[in-house]
Amino acid sequence: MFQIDVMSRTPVYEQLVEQIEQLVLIGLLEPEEQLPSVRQLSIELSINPNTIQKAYSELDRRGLLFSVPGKGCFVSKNLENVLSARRDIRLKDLRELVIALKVLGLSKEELLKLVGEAYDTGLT
Amino acid sequence: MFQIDVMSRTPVYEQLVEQIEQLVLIGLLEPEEQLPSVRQLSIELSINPNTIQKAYSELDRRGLLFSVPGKGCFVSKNLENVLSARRDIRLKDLRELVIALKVLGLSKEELLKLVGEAYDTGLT
Amino acid sequence: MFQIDVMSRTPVYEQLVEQIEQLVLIGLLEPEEQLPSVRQLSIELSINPNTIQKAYSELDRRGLLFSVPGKGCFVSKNLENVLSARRDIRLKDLRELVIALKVLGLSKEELLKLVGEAYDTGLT
Amino acid sequence: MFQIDVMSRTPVYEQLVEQIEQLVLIGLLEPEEQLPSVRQLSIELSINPNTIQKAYSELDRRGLLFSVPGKGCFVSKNLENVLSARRDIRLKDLRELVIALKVLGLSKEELLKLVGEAYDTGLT
DNA sequence: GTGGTCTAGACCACA
DNA sequence: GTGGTCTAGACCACT
Repeated sequence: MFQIDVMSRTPVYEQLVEQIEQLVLIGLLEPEEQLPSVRQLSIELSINPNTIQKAYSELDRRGLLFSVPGKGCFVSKNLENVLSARRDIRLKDLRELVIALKVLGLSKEELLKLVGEAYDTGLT
Repeated sequence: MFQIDVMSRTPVYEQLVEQIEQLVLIGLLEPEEQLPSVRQLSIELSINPNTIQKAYSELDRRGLLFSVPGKGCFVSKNLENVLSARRDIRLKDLRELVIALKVLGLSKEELLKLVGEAYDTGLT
Repeated sequence: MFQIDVMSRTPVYEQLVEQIEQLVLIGLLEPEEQLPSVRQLSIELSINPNTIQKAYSELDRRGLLFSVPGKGCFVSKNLENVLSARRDIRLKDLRELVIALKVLGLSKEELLKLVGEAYDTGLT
Repeated sequence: MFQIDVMSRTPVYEQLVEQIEQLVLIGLLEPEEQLPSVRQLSIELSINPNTIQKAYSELDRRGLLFSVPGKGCFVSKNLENVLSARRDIRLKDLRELVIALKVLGLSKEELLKLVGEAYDTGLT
Protein backbone atom coordinates (compact mmCIF):
# COMPACT_ATOMS: atom_id res chain seq x y z
CA MET A 1 0.00 0.00 0.00
CA PHE A 2 2.87 2.35 0.80
CA GLN A 3 6.35 2.58 -0.59
CA ILE A 4 8.85 3.47 2.08
CA ASP A 5 12.54 3.91 1.38
CA VAL A 6 14.44 3.64 4.64
CA MET A 7 17.60 4.77 2.85
CA SER A 8 16.02 8.02 1.73
CA ARG A 9 17.16 11.29 3.27
CA THR A 10 13.58 12.36 4.01
CA PRO A 11 12.51 10.92 7.36
CA VAL A 12 10.44 7.76 7.18
CA TYR A 13 7.56 9.32 9.08
CA GLU A 14 7.50 12.19 6.60
CA GLN A 15 7.37 9.84 3.63
CA LEU A 16 4.36 8.21 5.23
CA VAL A 17 2.71 11.56 5.91
CA GLU A 18 3.15 12.65 2.32
CA GLN A 19 1.87 9.42 0.83
CA ILE A 20 -1.22 9.28 3.03
CA GLU A 21 -1.84 12.94 2.29
CA GLN A 22 -1.69 12.21 -1.43
CA LEU A 23 -4.10 9.27 -1.11
CA VAL A 24 -6.53 11.43 0.81
CA LEU A 25 -6.27 14.42 -1.48
CA ILE A 26 -6.81 12.47 -4.68
CA GLY A 27 -9.72 10.67 -3.05
CA LEU A 28 -8.36 7.13 -2.83
CA LEU A 29 -8.92 7.32 0.90
CA GLU A 30 -12.43 8.63 1.43
CA PRO A 31 -13.73 10.70 4.33
CA GLU A 32 -14.73 8.62 7.39
CA GLU A 33 -12.70 5.69 6.03
CA GLN A 34 -10.62 3.90 8.65
CA LEU A 35 -6.87 3.78 8.28
CA PRO A 36 -4.82 0.68 9.07
CA SER A 37 -3.87 0.40 12.72
CA VAL A 38 -0.44 1.47 13.89
CA ARG A 39 0.55 -2.08 14.77
CA GLN A 40 -0.71 -3.58 11.52
CA LEU A 41 1.02 -0.97 9.38
CA SER A 42 4.23 -1.26 11.40
CA ILE A 43 4.30 -4.98 10.62
CA GLU A 44 3.42 -4.53 6.95
CA LEU A 45 6.15 -1.99 6.41
CA SER A 46 8.65 -3.45 8.90
CA ILE A 47 8.86 -0.07 10.55
CA ASN A 48 8.99 0.90 14.20
CA PRO A 49 5.45 1.58 15.53
CA ASN A 50 6.69 4.85 16.99
CA THR A 51 7.42 6.06 13.49
CA ILE A 52 3.90 5.17 12.28
CA GLN A 53 2.44 6.86 15.34
CA LYS A 54 4.44 9.98 14.60
CA ALA A 55 3.10 10.11 11.05
CA TYR A 56 -0.49 9.67 12.21
CA SER A 57 -0.06 12.36 14.87
CA GLU A 58 1.29 14.74 12.28
CA LEU A 59 -1.66 14.07 9.97
CA ASP A 60 -4.02 14.54 12.91
CA ARG A 61 -2.34 17.85 13.67
CA ARG A 62 -2.77 18.89 10.06
CA GLY A 63 -6.46 18.02 10.17
CA LEU A 64 -6.36 15.30 7.53
CA LEU A 65 -7.44 12.59 9.93
CA PHE A 66 -8.69 12.23 13.49
CA SER A 67 -7.99 9.45 15.93
CA VAL A 68 -10.59 7.94 18.19
CA PRO A 69 -8.93 6.37 21.23
CA GLY A 70 -9.65 2.68 21.34
CA LYS A 71 -11.14 2.63 17.85
CA GLY A 72 -8.57 3.81 15.36
CA CYS A 73 -7.77 6.57 12.92
CA PHE A 74 -10.22 7.94 10.36
CA VAL A 75 -10.03 10.31 7.42
CA SER A 76 -11.50 13.71 8.23
CA LYS A 77 -14.85 14.83 6.83
CA ASN A 78 -14.37 18.48 6.03
CA LEU A 79 -11.19 18.61 4.04
CA GLU A 80 -11.94 21.88 2.33
CA ASN A 81 -9.93 23.87 4.88
CA VAL A 82 -7.01 21.48 4.60
CA LEU A 83 -7.12 21.52 0.84
CA SER A 84 -7.17 25.28 0.59
CA ALA A 85 -4.41 25.62 3.20
CA ARG A 86 -2.16 23.23 1.29
CA ARG A 87 -2.99 24.98 -1.93
CA ASP A 88 -2.05 28.31 -0.42
CA ILE A 89 1.33 26.95 0.60
CA ARG A 90 1.94 25.50 -2.85
CA LEU A 91 0.92 28.74 -4.47
CA LYS A 92 3.36 30.65 -2.30
CA ASP A 93 6.11 28.24 -3.34
CA LEU A 94 5.05 28.62 -6.93
CA ARG A 95 5.32 32.38 -6.72
CA GLU A 96 8.85 32.19 -5.32
CA LEU A 97 9.87 29.73 -7.98
CA VAL A 98 8.47 31.89 -10.76
CA ILE A 99 10.40 34.88 -9.48
CA ALA A 100 13.58 32.82 -9.21
CA LEU A 101 13.19 31.71 -12.82
CA LYS A 102 12.55 35.28 -13.89
CA VAL A 103 15.81 36.29 -12.19
CA LEU A 104 17.53 33.48 -14.06
CA GLY A 105 16.45 35.03 -17.33
CA LEU A 106 13.46 32.90 -18.33
CA SER A 107 10.96 34.80 -20.48
CA LYS A 108 7.28 34.92 -19.57
CA GLU A 109 6.29 33.14 -22.78
CA GLU A 110 8.69 30.26 -22.19
CA LEU A 111 7.56 29.97 -18.61
CA LEU A 112 3.85 29.82 -19.44
CA LYS A 113 4.53 27.26 -22.15
CA LEU A 114 6.45 25.03 -19.75
CA VAL A 115 3.80 25.34 -17.04
CA GLY A 116 1.10 24.41 -19.52
CA GLU A 117 3.05 21.38 -20.70
CA ALA A 118 3.71 20.23 -17.16
CA TYR A 119 0.02 20.55 -16.35
CA ASP A 120 -1.03 18.54 -19.39
CA THR A 121 1.53 15.75 -19.10
CA GLY A 122 1.38 15.23 -15.32
CA LEU A 123 -0.72 12.46 -13.80
CA THR A 124 -3.22 12.30 -16.62
CA MET B 1 23.47 43.43 4.21
CA PHE B 2 22.12 39.98 5.04
CA GLN B 3 19.13 38.88 7.02
CA ILE B 4 19.84 35.80 9.09
CA ASP B 5 17.33 34.11 11.34
CA VAL B 6 19.21 31.92 13.79
CA MET B 7 15.95 30.39 15.01
CA SER B 8 14.95 29.19 11.53
CA ARG B 9 14.93 25.48 10.74
CA THR B 10 17.09 26.05 7.70
CA PRO B 11 20.74 26.16 8.77
CA VAL B 12 22.34 29.56 9.09
CA TYR B 13 25.05 28.73 6.55
CA GLU B 14 22.38 27.71 4.07
CA GLN B 15 20.50 30.96 4.52
CA LEU B 16 23.72 32.77 3.77
CA VAL B 17 24.40 30.63 0.72
CA GLU B 18 20.95 31.33 -0.71
CA GLN B 19 21.09 35.06 -0.06
CA ILE B 20 24.53 35.50 -1.58
CA GLU B 21 23.46 33.34 -4.51
CA GLN B 22 20.51 35.65 -5.11
CA LEU B 23 22.70 38.77 -4.91
CA VAL B 24 25.10 37.26 -7.43
CA LEU B 25 22.44 36.01 -9.81
CA ILE B 26 20.53 39.27 -9.96
CA GLY B 27 23.81 41.09 -10.46
CA LEU B 28 23.99 43.10 -7.25
CA LEU B 29 27.33 41.46 -6.62
CA GLU B 30 29.34 41.80 -9.79
CA PRO B 31 31.94 39.39 -11.17
CA GLU B 32 35.45 39.84 -9.70
CA GLU B 33 33.95 41.84 -6.85
CA GLN B 34 35.42 41.00 -3.46
CA LEU B 35 33.08 39.67 -0.78
CA PRO B 36 33.38 40.69 2.86
CA SER B 37 36.05 38.70 4.66
CA VAL B 38 35.08 35.72 6.76
CA ARG B 39 35.99 37.48 9.99
CA GLN B 40 34.36 40.78 9.11
CA LEU B 41 31.08 39.15 8.12
CA SER B 42 31.17 36.96 11.21
CA ILE B 43 31.35 40.09 13.35
CA GLU B 44 28.68 41.95 11.38
CA LEU B 45 26.21 39.09 11.65
CA SER B 46 27.32 37.92 15.11
CA ILE B 47 27.92 34.49 13.65
CA ASN B 48 30.84 32.15 14.18
CA PRO B 49 33.54 32.47 11.49
CA ASN B 50 33.34 28.74 10.84
CA THR B 51 29.73 29.10 9.76
CA ILE B 52 30.59 31.89 7.33
CA GLN B 53 33.47 29.79 6.07
CA LYS B 54 31.12 26.88 5.46
CA ALA B 55 28.81 29.09 3.42
CA TYR B 56 31.68 30.50 1.36
CA SER B 57 33.09 27.01 0.76
CA GLU B 58 29.71 25.83 -0.47
CA LEU B 59 29.43 28.78 -2.84
CA ASP B 60 32.97 28.11 -4.05
CA ARG B 61 32.02 24.50 -4.68
CA ARG B 62 28.95 25.63 -6.61
CA GLY B 63 31.12 27.86 -8.75
CA LEU B 64 29.47 31.13 -7.76
CA LEU B 65 32.61 32.48 -6.16
CA PHE B 66 36.23 31.51 -5.76
CA SER B 67 38.36 32.00 -2.70
CA VAL B 68 42.05 32.79 -2.81
CA PRO B 69 43.81 31.95 0.46
CA GLY B 70 45.49 34.99 1.90
CA LYS B 71 43.62 37.31 -0.45
CA GLY B 72 39.90 36.94 -0.09
CA CYS B 73 36.76 35.69 -1.76
CA PHE B 74 35.62 36.95 -5.16
CA VAL B 75 32.53 36.56 -7.33
CA SER B 76 33.15 34.21 -10.26
CA LYS B 77 33.46 35.45 -13.82
CA ASN B 78 31.80 32.86 -16.04
CA LEU B 79 28.47 32.22 -14.41
CA GLU B 80 26.63 30.95 -17.45
CA ASN B 81 27.08 27.26 -16.66
CA VAL B 82 25.95 27.88 -13.12
CA LEU B 83 22.95 29.84 -14.33
CA SER B 84 21.79 27.13 -16.71
CA ALA B 85 22.34 24.38 -14.13
CA ARG B 86 20.32 26.29 -11.54
CA ARG B 87 17.60 26.91 -14.07
CA ASP B 88 17.32 23.22 -14.84
CA ILE B 89 16.86 22.46 -11.16
CA ARG B 90 14.25 25.17 -10.77
CA LEU B 91 12.35 23.92 -13.81
CA LYS B 92 12.25 20.43 -12.35
CA ASP B 93 10.86 21.85 -9.11
CA LEU B 94 8.35 23.87 -11.09
CA ARG B 95 7.07 20.78 -12.85
CA GLU B 96 6.51 18.96 -9.56
CA LEU B 97 4.75 21.94 -8.09
CA VAL B 98 2.46 22.28 -11.07
CA ILE B 99 1.45 18.64 -10.81
CA ALA B 100 0.82 19.00 -7.07
CA LEU B 101 -1.46 21.96 -7.73
CA LYS B 102 -3.25 20.02 -10.45
CA VAL B 103 -3.91 17.24 -7.92
CA LEU B 104 -5.23 19.86 -5.50
CA GLY B 105 -7.83 20.81 -8.06
CA LEU B 106 -6.41 23.98 -9.57
CA SER B 107 -7.55 24.50 -13.14
CA LYS B 108 -5.06 25.15 -15.92
CA GLU B 109 -6.52 28.58 -16.60
CA GLU B 110 -6.26 29.67 -12.97
CA LEU B 111 -2.70 28.34 -12.80
CA LEU B 112 -1.51 30.16 -15.89
CA LYS B 113 -3.14 33.35 -14.68
CA LEU B 114 -1.40 33.12 -11.31
CA VAL B 115 1.97 32.32 -12.89
CA GLY B 116 1.64 35.29 -15.20
CA GLU B 117 0.79 37.59 -12.30
CA ALA B 118 3.67 36.31 -10.21
CA TYR B 119 6.02 36.90 -13.11
CA ASP B 120 4.82 40.45 -13.66
CA THR B 121 4.79 41.56 -10.03
CA GLY B 122 8.08 39.95 -8.95
CA LEU B 123 11.24 42.04 -8.66
CA THR B 124 10.17 44.60 -11.22
CA MET C 1 41.65 0.44 9.03
CA PHE C 2 42.94 3.84 7.93
CA GLN C 3 46.38 5.37 8.08
CA ILE C 4 46.25 9.02 8.99
CA ASP C 5 49.29 11.24 9.32
CA VAL C 6 48.32 14.31 11.32
CA MET C 7 51.67 15.92 10.57
CA SER C 8 51.19 15.70 6.81
CA ARG C 9 50.63 18.85 4.77
CA THR C 10 47.54 17.37 3.21
CA PRO C 11 44.59 17.93 5.52
CA VAL C 12 43.47 15.01 7.64
CA TYR C 13 39.95 15.06 6.22
CA GLU C 14 41.41 14.89 2.71
CA GLN C 15 43.56 11.90 3.57
CA LEU C 16 40.43 10.19 4.82
CA VAL C 17 38.51 11.10 1.69
CA GLU C 18 41.19 9.66 -0.54
CA GLN C 19 41.59 6.46 1.41
CA ILE C 20 37.86 5.76 1.58
CA GLU C 21 37.58 6.59 -2.11
CA GLN C 22 40.26 4.01 -2.88
CA LEU C 23 38.54 1.36 -0.76
CA VAL C 24 35.26 2.01 -2.53
CA LEU C 25 36.74 2.09 -6.02
CA ILE C 26 38.67 -1.15 -5.68
CA GLY C 27 35.59 -2.75 -4.21
CA LEU C 28 36.79 -3.42 -0.67
CA LEU C 29 33.81 -1.42 0.52
CA GLU C 30 30.79 -2.75 -1.30
CA PRO C 31 27.69 -0.82 -2.38
CA GLU C 32 25.03 -0.45 0.36
CA GLU C 33 27.66 -1.35 2.96
CA GLN C 34 27.52 0.79 6.09
CA LEU C 35 30.57 2.80 7.01
CA PRO C 36 31.77 3.22 10.59
CA SER C 37 29.84 5.94 12.41
CA VAL C 38 31.31 9.40 12.75
CA ARG C 39 31.83 9.01 16.46
CA GLN C 40 33.25 5.50 16.31
CA LEU C 41 35.77 6.41 13.64
CA SER C 42 36.71 9.58 15.50
CA ILE C 43 37.58 7.46 18.54
CA GLU C 44 39.44 4.82 16.53
CA LEU C 45 41.60 7.39 14.78
CA SER C 46 41.80 9.84 17.70
CA ILE C 47 40.43 12.52 15.44
CA ASN C 48 37.76 15.10 16.14
CA PRO C 49 34.27 14.02 15.00
CA ASN C 50 33.94 17.23 13.00
CA THR C 51 36.88 16.23 10.85
CA ILE C 52 35.37 12.82 10.13
CA GLN C 53 32.08 14.53 9.37
CA LYS C 54 33.80 16.82 6.91
CA ALA C 55 35.32 13.86 5.10
CA TYR C 56 32.00 12.00 4.96
CA SER C 57 30.22 15.12 3.70
CA GLU C 58 32.78 15.52 0.95
CA LEU C 59 32.38 11.89 -0.11
CA ASP C 60 28.60 12.34 -0.04
CA ARG C 61 28.97 15.37 -2.26
CA ARG C 62 31.15 13.40 -4.66
CA GLY C 63 28.51 10.69 -4.86
CA LEU C 64 30.64 7.90 -3.42
CA LEU C 65 28.47 7.48 -0.38
CA PHE C 66 25.20 8.81 0.97
CA SER C 67 24.46 9.63 4.57
CA VAL C 68 21.07 9.13 6.18
CA PRO C 69 20.59 11.24 9.31
CA GLY C 70 19.80 9.07 12.29
CA LYS C 71 20.84 5.91 10.44
CA GLY C 72 24.38 6.12 9.19
CA CYS C 73 26.55 6.43 6.09
CA PHE C 74 26.40 3.93 3.25
CA VAL C 75 28.40 3.26 0.09
CA SER C 76 26.54 4.40 -3.02
CA LYS C 77 25.01 1.97 -5.49
CA ASN C 78 25.50 3.44 -8.95
CA LEU C 79 29.15 4.36 -9.06
CA GLU C 80 29.63 4.27 -12.81
CA ASN C 81 29.25 8.01 -13.35
CA VAL C 82 31.67 8.66 -10.53
CA LEU C 83 34.11 6.16 -11.93
CA SER C 84 34.14 7.66 -15.41
CA ALA C 85 34.43 11.20 -14.06
CA ARG C 86 37.38 10.24 -11.89
CA ARG C 87 39.00 8.47 -14.82
CA ASP C 88 38.73 11.57 -16.97
CA ILE C 89 40.51 13.61 -14.30
CA ARG C 90 43.23 11.02 -13.92
CA LEU C 91 43.78 10.86 -17.65
CA LYS C 92 44.20 14.62 -17.78
CA ASP C 93 46.80 14.39 -15.01
CA LEU C 94 48.50 11.57 -16.86
CA ARG C 95 48.84 13.65 -19.97
CA GLU C 96 50.46 16.52 -18.08
CA LEU C 97 52.83 14.16 -16.35
CA VAL C 98 53.87 12.52 -19.60
CA ILE C 99 54.66 15.89 -21.11
CA ALA C 100 56.65 16.90 -18.03
CA LEU C 101 58.71 13.72 -18.31
CA LYS C 102 59.24 14.34 -22.00
CA VAL C 103 60.60 17.78 -21.16
CA LEU C 104 62.87 16.15 -18.59
CA GLY C 105 64.41 14.09 -21.36
CA LEU C 106 62.73 10.73 -20.94
CA SER C 107 62.49 8.81 -24.20
CA LYS C 108 59.21 7.41 -25.39
CA GLU C 109 60.50 3.85 -25.21
CA GLU C 110 61.67 4.22 -21.62
CA LEU C 111 58.38 5.84 -20.67
CA LEU C 112 56.23 3.09 -22.18
CA LYS C 113 58.38 0.44 -20.54
CA LEU C 114 58.00 2.07 -17.12
CA VAL C 115 54.26 2.52 -17.53
CA GLY C 116 53.89 -1.11 -18.48
CA GLU C 117 55.91 -2.23 -15.47
CA ALA C 118 53.94 -0.02 -13.12
CA TYR C 119 50.72 -1.44 -14.51
CA ASP C 120 51.84 -5.02 -14.07
CA THR C 121 53.27 -4.68 -10.57
CA GLY C 122 50.56 -2.50 -9.06
CA LEU C 123 47.84 -4.03 -6.88
CA THR C 124 47.99 -7.46 -8.49
CA MET D 1 58.60 37.02 -19.43
CA PHE D 2 56.45 35.38 -16.77
CA GLN D 3 52.73 34.92 -16.54
CA ILE D 4 51.50 35.34 -12.98
CA ASP D 5 47.87 35.00 -12.00
CA VAL D 6 47.35 36.63 -8.62
CA MET D 7 43.83 35.21 -8.51
CA SER D 8 45.08 31.64 -8.83
CA ARG D 9 44.85 29.29 -5.88
CA THR D 10 48.49 28.27 -6.23
CA PRO D 11 50.66 30.74 -4.31
CA VAL D 12 52.29 33.43 -6.44
CA TYR D 13 55.81 32.46 -5.36
CA GLU D 14 55.10 28.87 -6.37
CA GLN D 15 53.93 29.92 -9.82
CA LEU D 16 57.20 31.78 -10.23
CA VAL D 17 59.22 28.80 -9.01
CA GLU D 18 57.52 26.48 -11.46
CA GLN D 19 57.90 28.79 -14.42
CA ILE D 20 61.57 29.48 -13.79
CA GLU D 21 62.11 25.79 -13.26
CA GLN D 22 60.51 25.06 -16.64
CA LEU D 23 62.65 27.68 -18.38
CA VAL D 24 65.77 26.18 -16.86
CA LEU D 25 64.86 22.60 -17.58
CA ILE D 26 64.00 23.14 -21.22
CA GLY D 27 67.17 25.17 -21.62
CA LEU D 28 65.76 28.63 -22.26
CA LEU D 29 67.69 29.81 -19.25
CA GLU D 30 71.23 28.52 -19.64
CA PRO D 31 73.70 27.60 -16.89
CA GLU D 32 75.64 30.56 -15.46
CA GLU D 33 73.07 32.93 -16.95
CA GLN D 34 72.03 35.74 -14.64
CA LEU D 35 68.41 36.04 -13.59
CA PRO D 36 66.59 39.39 -13.34
CA SER D 37 67.09 41.12 -9.99
CA VAL D 38 64.46 40.85 -7.31
CA ARG D 39 63.62 44.54 -7.54
CA GLN D 40 63.43 44.60 -11.33
CA LEU D 41 61.21 41.54 -11.49
CA SER D 42 59.00 42.84 -8.69
CA ILE D 43 58.36 45.97 -10.72
CA GLU D 44 57.80 44.12 -13.98
CA LEU D 45 55.26 41.77 -12.44
CA SER D 46 53.79 44.28 -9.94
CA ILE D 47 54.47 41.82 -7.18
CA ASN D 48 55.82 42.30 -3.68
CA PRO D 49 59.66 41.88 -3.64
CA ASN D 50 59.30 39.52 -0.70
CA THR D 51 57.37 37.13 -2.92
CA ILE D 52 60.10 37.20 -5.61
CA GLN D 53 62.73 36.67 -2.95
CA LYS D 54 60.81 33.69 -1.62
CA ALA D 55 60.71 32.13 -5.06
CA TYR D 56 64.45 32.65 -5.61
CA SER D 57 65.24 31.23 -2.17
CA GLU D 58 63.17 28.16 -2.94
CA LEU D 59 64.97 27.65 -6.25
CA ASP D 60 68.30 28.11 -4.50
CA ARG D 61 67.27 25.49 -1.95
CA ARG D 62 66.36 23.13 -4.78
CA GLY D 63 69.75 23.66 -6.41
CA LEU D 64 68.45 25.17 -9.63
CA LEU D 65 70.18 28.49 -9.07
CA PHE D 66 72.65 30.05 -6.66
CA SER D 67 72.74 33.60 -5.38
CA VAL D 68 75.90 35.64 -5.04
CA PRO D 69 75.39 38.38 -2.43
CA GLY D 70 75.84 41.77 -4.01
CA LYS D 71 75.90 40.35 -7.56
CA GLY D 72 72.65 38.55 -8.22
CA CYS D 73 71.18 35.14 -8.95
CA PHE D 74 72.58 32.70 -11.52
CA VAL D 75 71.44 29.43 -13.04
CA SER D 76 73.33 26.48 -11.61
CA LYS D 77 75.97 24.62 -13.61
CA ASN D 78 75.48 20.99 -12.70
CA LEU D 79 71.80 20.40 -13.16
CA GLU D 80 72.07 16.65 -13.63
CA ASN D 81 71.29 15.97 -9.97
CA VAL D 82 68.37 18.32 -10.03
CA LEU D 83 67.07 16.86 -13.25
CA SER D 84 67.26 13.30 -12.06
CA ALA D 85 65.72 14.19 -8.71
CA ARG D 86 62.78 15.87 -10.39
CA ARG D 87 62.45 12.99 -12.78
CA ASP D 88 62.35 10.54 -9.89
CA ILE D 89 59.51 12.49 -8.31
CA ARG D 90 57.60 12.59 -11.56
CA LEU D 91 58.15 8.88 -12.09
CA LYS D 92 56.81 8.15 -8.62
CA ASP D 93 53.73 10.24 -9.42
CA LEU D 94 53.42 8.44 -12.74
CA ARG D 95 53.48 5.07 -11.03
CA GLU D 96 50.71 6.08 -8.62
CA LEU D 97 48.63 7.45 -11.44
CA VAL D 98 49.01 4.30 -13.51
CA ILE D 99 47.88 2.18 -10.58
CA ALA D 100 44.93 4.48 -9.95
CA LEU D 101 43.88 4.13 -13.58
CA LYS D 102 44.29 0.35 -13.40
CA VAL D 103 41.98 0.36 -10.36
CA LEU D 104 39.50 2.41 -12.35
CA GLY D 105 39.39 -0.33 -14.96
CA LEU D 106 41.64 0.99 -17.71
CA SER D 107 43.27 -1.78 -19.74
CA LYS D 108 47.01 -1.89 -20.28
CA GLU D 109 46.63 -1.53 -24.03
CA GLU D 110 44.45 1.56 -23.75
CA LEU D 111 46.82 3.07 -21.23
CA LEU D 112 49.92 2.58 -23.35
CA LYS D 113 48.13 3.97 -26.37
CA LEU D 114 47.11 7.10 -24.47
CA VAL D 115 50.59 7.58 -23.03
CA GLY D 116 52.11 7.29 -26.48
CA GLU D 117 49.68 9.80 -27.91
CA ALA D 118 50.29 12.25 -25.08
CA TYR D 119 54.03 11.94 -25.63
CA ASP D 120 53.76 12.54 -29.36
CA THR D 121 51.33 15.46 -29.22
CA GLY D 122 52.85 17.33 -26.26
CA LEU D 123 55.16 20.29 -26.77
CA THR D 124 56.36 19.19 -30.18
C1' DG E 1 45.43 41.12 7.11
C1' DT E 2 43.42 36.73 4.36
C1' DG E 3 41.29 31.80 3.84
C1' DG E 4 41.70 26.98 5.61
C1' DT E 5 42.01 23.32 8.99
C1' DC E 6 41.36 21.36 13.44
C1' DT E 7 39.80 20.55 18.33
C1' DA E 8 36.55 20.50 22.14
C1' DG E 9 32.22 20.54 23.46
C1' DA E 10 27.35 21.52 22.82
C1' DC E 11 22.55 20.92 20.89
C1' DC E 12 19.08 19.20 17.57
C1' DA E 13 16.04 15.88 14.95
C1' DC E 14 15.47 11.23 13.78
C1' DA E 15 15.37 5.96 14.61
C1' DG F 1 22.40 5.28 18.90
C1' DT F 2 22.89 8.21 14.21
C1' DG F 3 24.20 12.43 11.17
C1' DG F 4 24.14 17.61 11.08
C1' DT F 5 24.83 22.26 12.72
C1' DC F 6 26.98 25.66 15.55
C1' DT F 7 30.23 28.09 18.80
C1' DA F 8 34.67 29.29 20.78
C1' DG F 9 39.16 29.42 20.26
C1' DA F 10 43.49 27.90 18.23
C1' DC F 11 47.13 27.34 14.58
C1' DC F 12 48.87 27.38 9.79
C1' DA F 13 50.52 29.28 5.23
C1' DC F 14 50.32 33.11 2.29
C1' DT F 15 50.19 38.35 1.16
